[in-house]
Amino acid sequence: MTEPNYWLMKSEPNVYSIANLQAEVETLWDGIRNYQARNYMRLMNINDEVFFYHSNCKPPGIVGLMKVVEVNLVDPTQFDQKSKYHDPKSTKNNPRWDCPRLKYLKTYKKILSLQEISSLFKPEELVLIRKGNRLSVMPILANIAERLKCILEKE
DNA sequence: GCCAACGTTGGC
DNA sequence: GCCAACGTTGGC
Repeated sequence: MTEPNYWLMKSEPNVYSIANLQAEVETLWDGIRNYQARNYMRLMNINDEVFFYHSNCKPPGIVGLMKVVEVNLVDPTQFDQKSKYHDPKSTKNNPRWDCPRLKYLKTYKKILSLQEISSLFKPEELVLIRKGNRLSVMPILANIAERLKCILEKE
C-alpha cells in the first residue's frame, strides 16, 4: 500500500482558523471547489493525520494537527443558494463535491512558517513549496510528515 | 498591486 | 479537441 496517510490542508485564518476548529472540536471541511483537491480528499482514510496550514496571513505556515474522522460526506454548501460555494450544476442524485470531517488534535506552540519550511525541505519533497502551488489539499509522504512532526513538536 | 501557475469556459 | 480569454490562489 502506497496510499498516503498524511495530508496538509490550507485555510485562511480570517475565514476559518485552528482556533475556530479547537472551539468546534470537529468540522466538515466543505467548500473545496478544485477537482484535484477533491480527488485527494477522496483518497483520505479514517485516522489519517492532517497538518493545518494558515494561508494568506503573516506569516503563513503550519499551525496545528487534525485527524480524519469521516470520509466521503456530501458537501452541503453546494446545494445552498446563499452559500458562496453554491454549485448550480450539482444535483442531489449526482453531487459533484464531497468532503471529510476532521477533528482537532493540537495547536503547535509555534507556527512553522513557510519560510522555515522552504529552508528545511526541497520543492520536490513538499507540494506546498513548489512554485505557484495553489492546491488547498495535498498529500505528504510519511517520512516527510515524520520530519515535520519532529520539528513542530520540539520546544 | 504584481505575477506565476494553473483551472475553467465557451466558441469554433 | 484546440485555444484564447478570463478567473483564482496566495506569496511577495
